[in-house]
Amino acid sequence: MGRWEPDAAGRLREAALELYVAQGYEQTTVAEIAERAGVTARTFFRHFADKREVLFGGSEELQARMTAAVEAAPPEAGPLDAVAAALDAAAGMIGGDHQRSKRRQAVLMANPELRERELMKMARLGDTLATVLGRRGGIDDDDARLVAEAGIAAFRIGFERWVGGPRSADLAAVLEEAWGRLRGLVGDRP
Amino acid sequence: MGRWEPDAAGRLREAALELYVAQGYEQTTVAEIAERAGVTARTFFRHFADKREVLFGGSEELQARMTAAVEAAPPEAGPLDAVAAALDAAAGMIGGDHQRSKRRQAVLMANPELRERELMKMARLGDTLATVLGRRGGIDDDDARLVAEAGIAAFRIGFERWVGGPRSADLAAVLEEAWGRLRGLVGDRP
DNA sequence: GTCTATAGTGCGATAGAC
DNA sequence: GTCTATCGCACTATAGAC
Repeated sequence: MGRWEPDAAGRLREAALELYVAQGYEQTTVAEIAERAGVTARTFFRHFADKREVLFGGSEELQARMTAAVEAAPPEAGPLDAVAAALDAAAGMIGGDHQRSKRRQAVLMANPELRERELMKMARLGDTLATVLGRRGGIDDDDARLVAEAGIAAFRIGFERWVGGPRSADLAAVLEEAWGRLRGLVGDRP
Repeated sequence: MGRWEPDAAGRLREAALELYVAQGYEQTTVAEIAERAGVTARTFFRHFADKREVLFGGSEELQARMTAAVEAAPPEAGPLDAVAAALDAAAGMIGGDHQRSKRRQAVLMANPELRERELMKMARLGDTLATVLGRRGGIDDDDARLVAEAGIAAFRIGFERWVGGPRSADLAAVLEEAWGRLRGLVGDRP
């Protein structure tokens, strides 16, 4: 065993979510979070760039899984199917813990600063998705961005719907439905 | 003439953009901006909630114009046409000063904090658009959100394209093209 | 208009792991 | 010896309270 308890970042994440839920994001100081996790405030900032970032742990992995799903889609599949695969991959990663998603979402929605950060993550996700869509070929860069952003919109709206719904709902199904609806609503039908 | 120069907010906006362009957003302190505008830092915070907000002056008016355009669309027009009208209204408001848009965009893109705030404004715009689309009737609330978010995506991508393009380009035309492309790309065509 | 709490940074010191 | 995670302190700027 080392000199310190392992996984300081994980403990900080846990402590932060609990405190944010219990007493609100703004009312919680970094010093409190650090104390609850058994470290100092300085250590908090070694792990997280700022007070918000502690709530966005899995976002790189989410991005990696979604882009991997796009890259794994068969070459003959169109961009729309590739996006569907990415949404399915996302559901596989975050659809398992409804309870935690719900608590995190409640904190997020209560705080403009946190919503801003969330939107930033989504924007980054959209950019990355557009890049990999473009790399598959058969679509120009601006078009890839449009498709990717539409996919992210479906993700966002579907996710919010799922979080607000019953625990038993299946995120993958909700996202698939949102994506299908968006396509039906927005598409030109000659 | 009054005791103070009029339009402190306007002077603060000008001073901030100039300083942010010249020396960067992070390197500029609120005290500097205030000094250049001939007021104190305290006055800055009376006009703007924080250091970022000073760059987002016209956003309420943009929102108002876009929602007005949706509401002014003929009742028989579908949601897609209503969104097109909103994009056209937006272009009418911000498409006139390419130079300023370009400078502002450069500052925005260079700073994650500012991008976050911009995304927040866009999200608010999307929510509002969805609300008025829903109020027109004939579309359920989740569907209205999907259409509105798709419209915002077209706005964002089109605007960025316009800002990066030649001064002579017409924003209204660029936005219309982006919206048309999105509809062609994403739509289910049976 | 001043006073203060808090966020966030820079840097040197420390104590174990390898 | 080197590397890594942490502490501790001094410091600035934002933002809000009084």
